This record gives sequence, C-alpha cells and structure tokens, in this order.
Amino acid sequence: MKRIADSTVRRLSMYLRYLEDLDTRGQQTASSDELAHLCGTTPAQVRKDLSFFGSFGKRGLGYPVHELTAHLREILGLQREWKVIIVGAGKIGAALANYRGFRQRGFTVVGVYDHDPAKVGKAWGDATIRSMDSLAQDIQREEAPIAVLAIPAENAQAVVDQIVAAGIRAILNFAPTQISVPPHVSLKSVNMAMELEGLSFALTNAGLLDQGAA
Amino acid sequence: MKRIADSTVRRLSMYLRYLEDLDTRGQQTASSDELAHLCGTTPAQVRKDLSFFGSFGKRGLGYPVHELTAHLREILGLQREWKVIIVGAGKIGAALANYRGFRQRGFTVVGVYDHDPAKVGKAWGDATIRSMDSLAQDIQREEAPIAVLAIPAENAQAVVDQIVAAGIRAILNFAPTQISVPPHVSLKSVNMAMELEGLSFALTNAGLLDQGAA
DNA sequence: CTAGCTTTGTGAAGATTTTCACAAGCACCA
DNA sequence: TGGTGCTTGTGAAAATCTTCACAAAGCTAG
Repeated sequence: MKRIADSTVRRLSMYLRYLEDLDTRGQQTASSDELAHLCGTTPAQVRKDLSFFGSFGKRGLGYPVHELTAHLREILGLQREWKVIIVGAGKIGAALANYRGFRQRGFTVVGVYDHDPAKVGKAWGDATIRSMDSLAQDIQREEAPIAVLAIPAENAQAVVDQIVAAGIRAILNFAPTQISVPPHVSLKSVNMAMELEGLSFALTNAGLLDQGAA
Repeated sequence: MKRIADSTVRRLSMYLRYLEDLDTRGQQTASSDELAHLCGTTPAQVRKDLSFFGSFGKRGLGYPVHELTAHLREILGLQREWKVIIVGAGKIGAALANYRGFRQRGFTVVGVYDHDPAKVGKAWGDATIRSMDSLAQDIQREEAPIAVLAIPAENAQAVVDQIVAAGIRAILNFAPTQISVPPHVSLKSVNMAMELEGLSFALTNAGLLDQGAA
C-alpha cells in the first residue's frame, strides 16, 4: 500500500466533520464539488484523497453521505474508543481535559497527571489529578495508547522517555520544543507561538507591499 | 520576490528558537549541520531556507549565532510588539491569555472578550474580560492587528466577519470549523481534535502490521 | 604563501503533492 | 431502449518541495 501523506489524513478528518453535519441534517448524497466547497479545497483533491482508499462514490450522483461517514471513521480508526492520558495539569491541560471535541470523537481521558504535589488529588472534570509516579504503571494497566503533553519545554524530553518506556504509542505534544521518539511511536506537535509567528511573518511581508503598520 | 512556503516559515521559527538558546549559552557560531540536528531536519534544508533571505553564513565556519538571531527576528517581523486580542474566555482562552510564550516573543494581549455577561468585568491576568459589544471599537482604538479565536464553532464565522469589518488583519483560529476571510486577512487554524485523529490514523495503520490493540 | 580541512550557497535532480482533463458509469426521462 | 446530463475515478501534466553534489570561500598551520 502506498504511503499516505499527512496532509491527506488531515483533509480526511475535515471531510468527516462536514459529512457528519450533512448526515445529521439528513442529506443523502454529496458531490466532491460540494465537499470541496465546504472544506476549502478543490473537487479533484477530494476525489483523489478518497480514491486512495476505495471507490465510495457513484458517478453522476456523488458520495452517499452516511456510508462515506462510516468509511472515513473506519479509515481514521475512529470506530473504537481511544484512551488518552493528559500529562500536565496547567491551563492547557485544563482546556484539553474539558474539551468536548475529544469525547465526541471517541477519545476518553482516563487520567491527568502532574508533577506538583499541591495539585495531586484534586478532582478535575471526570478525572482526579494523579502523581507522576503512578504514570508508568497506569499506562500499562489502562492500556492507554495516547498521551497529550501539556508541560513546560524543560521536562518534556524526560517525560517522553518515561512514557515511551511505559509503552505509550502516540504523543500529542504541546510543549514548545523538539522532542524525539523511537520510530514505532507517533508524534505530533502543536506550537502556538510558532503559529503566531507565522502570522507575524505574513503581516510583515504583506505590509511591505501594502501600508506599513505604525 | 519568490513566494515563501508555509513550511519554510515554520522552520525559520524553529531555527530562531534554538539559536536563541545557543546565544544565551554564549555560543558564537552554529553550522547548518548543528542547527539541523537540533531542529530535526537536514543541513541542506537549513541552508536552503536561510538562503531565501540572504547569505548569513561564513564558509568553513557556519552562521554567526547572535547576528542570525537578529536577522530571523527581522524576517519574521518580531522586532516589534504585536497587539493581540483574545476572543472567548473559556478554558482555551484562559490557557492562551496566560501563555508566557506569547509575551516572550513580543505578542501582548491587550484584551479578552466574551459573549457571556457573567464573565464580563472579571480580571484575568493583566486584562479584564470585556463585552463583545466593545470589540469592534477596541480593535480600532488599540490598533490590534491579530485576533485569537477561542470560541465554539457555531459563532465562529459571525465573529470573524465582525472583527474583519473592524479591521483585524490576522486570525489564529482554535474553533473547530472552516472559516473564510477576505484575501488581505491572514488566517491560521489549529484543530486539536484533528491532530488526535491523525494519531488515531497512524496507530490504526501501523497496528495492521504490528500487534492489534485490545 | 600554500596546502588542507571545513562549511556555505546553489543549480540540478529527485520526490512528492496538486491540478487538469477526459473516458467511463449511473440515473432519469421519454 | 436510447439519449442526455451529471459526477466519479484516474492517468498524465504541472507545480511545489526536498535532497544531492560540488564549486567557491574562509580559516589554520606551517
């Protein structure tokens, strides 16, 4: 099987979101053109993306919304529940622990962990904050495959090494630093400062042609 | 001037982060090889990225750390202060308002806004939560060019239209929905559920070759 | 001053991703 | 049953991004 590009997976995820909307509203079929318009891409792109995984559409008609939704869920591995642990009970950790979008998609937070003894034991939504000491065994006991890292950059790599050793298989990293993992562990990083810097660049370089800011 | 790829800008941002570290530690020069290693890319990529903007290095020696740091700051438009407003005083808004990384990089939060009358007036870090009604005039008075959107998907496009009309020039969107802006406004979206789904996909498709999870 | 070692800057090659364009397939209608 | 209109699926072309490979340039030592 050919390798699937990261950008493709991202778009599949977006298609799924909008297909679910259409499905809820009872729409039977959707054309690549309609999906493309909703998702801000092109019809050809939609068709190419989907065609990696099979022929889901009917020519002349479009794609069956409900059926394609199910197919995409399966492709993305969302037909099951994923157990997730959150490491770091700061503001970002709080936002993530409460995020409805996760649960809606089948991601269940089974534990929140923090270094700080003052926070350990406090209830937080459904979960109670636990000590980092129990992190490794909890990963193994719960068989949680995914960890979300919401801790400062300094400790990040050390914590990663720890949870990788405990058997974690995927990490979503919010710490603003490069971290490295063995090849069998998947890693995605989100860096908010970096995103803002991208905007700063865009503003600065449009500004040269446009009107210089004060 | 040739168009700069988004991925290039992202890497520049990363180079800057690590160069600052090196600079703090007093290191004089850094080779493309060293930078690449720190940032998880290749030496050729580093050189190519930098060469878009000029010749900053010395052959046989590498790049002068302090000088290149300054160049990158200028390229990214970080030599000035950027005023930022945050729309949405939920958990995500809270995390962003408190995020040190923003201020460190020259992004100053000049206002936090929320729809909910119960929240309006409360102090939040340095800022006080204000009503959405004052949003438009505040953008104009403060000349804040950047908005961070941390609100539910439903209202997102409406709020965007509002702040675009008020003269915002860049938006960092955390609402899990596609939004559209006129061409003179820059837009970046961060979607945490989508990132997790990317991990789910990776796990699912590695799992077929590896050992299926329970 | 020259030889030797190192590292940049960059055209060209290679790889990947997106767009184009059109034949093939399906539904509907008369 | 055959014609018409629409939309998919997909090779091929175009565009974009990354890697390669090497000449040019600087530094050090003798």
